[in-house]
Amino acid sequence: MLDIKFIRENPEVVKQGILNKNEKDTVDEILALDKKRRSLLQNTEELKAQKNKVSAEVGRLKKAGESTDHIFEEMRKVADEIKEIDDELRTINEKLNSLLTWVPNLPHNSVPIGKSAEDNVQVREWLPEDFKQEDDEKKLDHIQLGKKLNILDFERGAKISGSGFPVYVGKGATLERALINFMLDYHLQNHGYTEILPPFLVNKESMTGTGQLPKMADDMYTCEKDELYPIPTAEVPITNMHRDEMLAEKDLPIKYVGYSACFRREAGSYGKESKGFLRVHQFNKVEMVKIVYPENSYDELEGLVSDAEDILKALKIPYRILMLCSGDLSFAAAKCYDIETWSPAENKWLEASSCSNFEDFQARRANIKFKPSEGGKPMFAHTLNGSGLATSRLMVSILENYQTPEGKIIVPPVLQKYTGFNLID
RNA sequence: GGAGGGGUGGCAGAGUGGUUGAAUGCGGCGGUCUUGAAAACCGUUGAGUCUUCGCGGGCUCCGGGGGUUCGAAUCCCUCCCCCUCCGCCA
Repeated sequence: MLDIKFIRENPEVVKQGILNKNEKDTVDEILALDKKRRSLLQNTEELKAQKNKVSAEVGRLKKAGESTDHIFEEMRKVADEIKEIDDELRTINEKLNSLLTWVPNLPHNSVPIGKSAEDNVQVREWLPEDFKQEDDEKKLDHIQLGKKLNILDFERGAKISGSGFPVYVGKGATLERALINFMLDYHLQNHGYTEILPPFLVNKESMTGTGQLPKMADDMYTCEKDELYPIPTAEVPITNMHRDEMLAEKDLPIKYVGYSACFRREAGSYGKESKGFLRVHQFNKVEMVKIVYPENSYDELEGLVSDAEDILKALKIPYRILMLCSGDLSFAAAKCYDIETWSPAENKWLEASSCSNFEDFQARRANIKFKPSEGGKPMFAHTLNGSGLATSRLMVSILENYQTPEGKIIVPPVLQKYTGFNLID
């Protein structure tokens, strides 16, 4: 959520930001409602001041044993008038708030202006020392490997749940579990995070707090009867842990890392892009969440990306970092880096992580504040999160990059103590 | 699922219709004392919003929403959450 005061004072900046993000500009409508709201507010508050004054007077008169009947008739009228204005005010507030929840966060100044993913800017690329690309065309893709080695079963997943719900079998399941444990341990031991294992179903307030609702309503699953939503990412429960809380500056930065299954409807995506692991409805992810002092948030973003990179370096998976352009930024993000891992069989880069700074956009929605140590007014914290990382796309890269000419998989050395085996055949 | 109890400021906890935005304690901040710290003592300390260049002033907020009343933390309705006991159960 943007600060209404900021919108009021910088309408052109907000409009430009919305435009750069390919979102709908409702600024003029918002400003008109805001103006109306303030005028009604002044109106009703004046009447309320009068009411309060008279009511206090009644108290005094009663104590003195004097008659108060003559006052009541008049005050009843004032009370009615207040009610009328407040009703109108309520309608306007609801409309205004609903419009505000649809206004995206504005891109940070350092973000390149662009329309789509084509305009994203590569920041750097990392390849393992012994990385070779010659034999790529001979390599099996992850679906072929999964079938051949009997470690992934997409067909049975489709039977028991539907397409996009993969089943991990045997060593495939163990490898997945090893990967999750490795990533969690790595962040805990080397990057100073605190582990969280969050609920996988959250309420509407949480979904709104991090910005998934209302815009992404069609992309999430719902449990209507209980008004709960299966989480699309652990970002939601973890960030919302501190919803409606007043933190102390000395608590910051808060750094959490947590595993969760992630559930996404992926409404409207079909075809080649969606085969195998490339697009699934349920996947596993280790997520990092930071709640930080505003001034430090861009440094913390760089740190977040580097924390995710460390995992790929340890696994020796080729990757590149992209800075998303304004048009490709998600609704709540001010700046975002995507990390893409190399898939030799697909012959392309696959998004395995997204690291974003939301500045105070989520904090304002979720009401996450802190008291500055130096005193003064409470401030909204800045929130960030990044995948560290999502296993499905990463698994594609691991399987494909670690396959032998015979179509077996060598378990990446750092995972071997977690799997208990070093070859899948 | 049944019965009962409870949700008040950063935290703990008083307060049951009229200067109560809220006693008190803790915590925070400032100070005295001290070589320094602790302790002790003194002072100070809720949030949001509107208005004003500023000083200031107004309004709202005691789980959420609605109602009664001239006036509600306090009474009524409703929803949510937490705790205790019983039942059921992975």
